[in-house]
Amino acid sequence: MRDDPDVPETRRGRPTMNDVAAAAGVALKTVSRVVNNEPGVNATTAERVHAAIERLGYRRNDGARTLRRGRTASIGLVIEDVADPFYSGLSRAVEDVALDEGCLVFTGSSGEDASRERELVLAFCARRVDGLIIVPAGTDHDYLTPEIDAGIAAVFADRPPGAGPDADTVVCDNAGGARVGTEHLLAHGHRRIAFLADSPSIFTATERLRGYREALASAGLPYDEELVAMAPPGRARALADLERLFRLADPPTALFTGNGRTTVATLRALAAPITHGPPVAVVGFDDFELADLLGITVVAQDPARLGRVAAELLFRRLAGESGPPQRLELPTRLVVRGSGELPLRG
Amino acid sequence: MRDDPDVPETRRGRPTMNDVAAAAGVALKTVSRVVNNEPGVNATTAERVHAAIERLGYRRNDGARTLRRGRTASIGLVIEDVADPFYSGLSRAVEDVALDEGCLVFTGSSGEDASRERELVLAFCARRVDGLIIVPAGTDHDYLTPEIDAGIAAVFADRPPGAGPDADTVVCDNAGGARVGTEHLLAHGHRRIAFLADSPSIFTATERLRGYREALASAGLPYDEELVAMAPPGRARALADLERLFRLADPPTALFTGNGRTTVATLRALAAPITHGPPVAVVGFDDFELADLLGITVVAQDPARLGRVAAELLFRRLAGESGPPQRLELPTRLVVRGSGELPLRG
DNA sequence: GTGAAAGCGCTAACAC
DNA sequence: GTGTTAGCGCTTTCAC
Repeated sequence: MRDDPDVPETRRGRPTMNDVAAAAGVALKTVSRVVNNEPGVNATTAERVHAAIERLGYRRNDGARTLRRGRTASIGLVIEDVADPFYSGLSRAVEDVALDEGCLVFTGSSGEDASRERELVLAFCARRVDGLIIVPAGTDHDYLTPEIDAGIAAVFADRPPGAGPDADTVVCDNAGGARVGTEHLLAHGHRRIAFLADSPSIFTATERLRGYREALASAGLPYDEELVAMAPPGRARALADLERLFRLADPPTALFTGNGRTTVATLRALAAPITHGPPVAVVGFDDFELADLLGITVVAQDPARLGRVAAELLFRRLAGESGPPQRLELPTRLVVRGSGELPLRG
Repeated sequence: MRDDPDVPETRRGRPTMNDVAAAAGVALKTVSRVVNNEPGVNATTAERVHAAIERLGYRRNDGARTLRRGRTASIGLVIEDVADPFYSGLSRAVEDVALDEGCLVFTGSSGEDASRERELVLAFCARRVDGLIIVPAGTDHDYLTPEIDAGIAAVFADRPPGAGPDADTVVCDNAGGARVGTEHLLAHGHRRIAFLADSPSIFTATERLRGYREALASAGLPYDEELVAMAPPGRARALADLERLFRLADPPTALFTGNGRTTVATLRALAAPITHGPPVAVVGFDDFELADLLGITVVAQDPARLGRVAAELLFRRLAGESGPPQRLELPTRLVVRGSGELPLRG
């Protein structure tokens, strides 16, 4: 009963350009010109508009602007987990590039769940993000085809897309890095090198396995499946793997761990009393905080660079760069810190 | 044949509800009902609409929807740096709560820069986010008052806001945690305990200093400014501080480090040859990855819980919960791992 | 220089 | 059940 739908003094919500126009005694379009710094407005008129803006606490509604203009000046970033230092480093780089481009970033963690990845990506598309940077969790990206056809740019980072559209991709030299890491252990005399990594369903894990196998093959060594353990990282799993490996008739004298999480889980497991035995050499793929203090030799990649390169590629596409999908591969770097140089005991 | 009414081939952009309506031979509103699962649509009509949606690759434009409905179903999160594990843990928790609420998250890193914080927050407000979670970098939040008055909910996390609006705030028990950590060192016989932390301009650093001082006072010990060093964390700075401290006439036998970054920087500095001397006990505020392997005793807080509590508070406000601004304080927990139990050498 | 009118794609409030 | 008519707050013509 006390509903007064059209009382400007008791406005619900925020002032609009119309309100500012009324307050300044000018037309809507003039306010628009002032707000967007368009030329061709009398200085004193502009001043009056600015005063009204200040007085009413007006702030442009970018949602409405976006609806009219077509571009939202926002991108979507889907990673596996922001809480993982690898992806949070990547995120920060993407954010920084985006901010430079005047673009905001929706971030979402898929948790390595393909349906959650899809849900997030489609939600971002419904918001009409201009572009997407995706660390794919799933292997089927057909769902993206209509979105890409509709003009949403997409760049895949860290892993290539599965079945579906062929889009720009930035990965690191997974196989090459793993080969270098394995060769480093071989060079220190090791012949029984275990390979511990994430599930084979994950692209990077499989690529790194390939590098490991290449190194063995180059050295004329056989590939022994007993020395390989691939599953999602975790303490319990690392313990079980090490127990099994160390009980082998011909146990490993060195470990190559296939990503940051696996390396950390393995180091924890190695510290457990149950796995105590002769020391083993360790080289891990991915650098991690405090690896230096712990003296862990790693094959490092640069997550920030990965994010930056992916974002730059995306914005080049948004700026109109055409051409076939690119596939970039970033280098890795062996960082020697001690754990990988433990020689084979004669 | 060039003009297939169902699939307009030269349309710029994406199909709209209007296109779907035309293709299905129904009115716009019917499409809207189907898309939004509103009741009261004949099953066969709905089927025809679904078919048209499928055929055209239609996806609702949430930007337009939002403009009409008033709520954007998105929130803005401004933290110091996503690449910092503390904030990335917080981010993930916020994301998870938001996703449960059907809400997307804009994330931005302020880099401890007040103007960037302001810029991000205002950009989020221009997108008309429903709410904000802010780890304040600046000390003046007056700029937020019009936004909050306009109905944007805001929750401050990790640190309270500076001058400006009085909003919900979730912090941890900084002073209490620091007191417990310092008392732990005192209990092991230490009387000369250095305090290394971030700049005094940062709320948490100052609060933790307060707890440190309380512990000293309770033990009847004097507060010695020579033992206190507060500045942004970094390796060079940690080295310089330690060198100075160890050269004091009465050097510290224990260190209390005031946050994760400082602890890590200090541990690195302690490992440098230049600081080699008698071992010191160390207790750090904030847990960090691999602190367990390094045997570092810490006063742990739970960044994920901080994020979750802040997000839950925000969504309760968005759901209409009224009442005065709340100020929540989360507990900390002493985690004993060895470095803090090094006894004072007699 | 300035302004009126027509949408952007959708939902809300009513017709029928 | 279904359709029609107004807008949401802005930008884009194009007229003055």
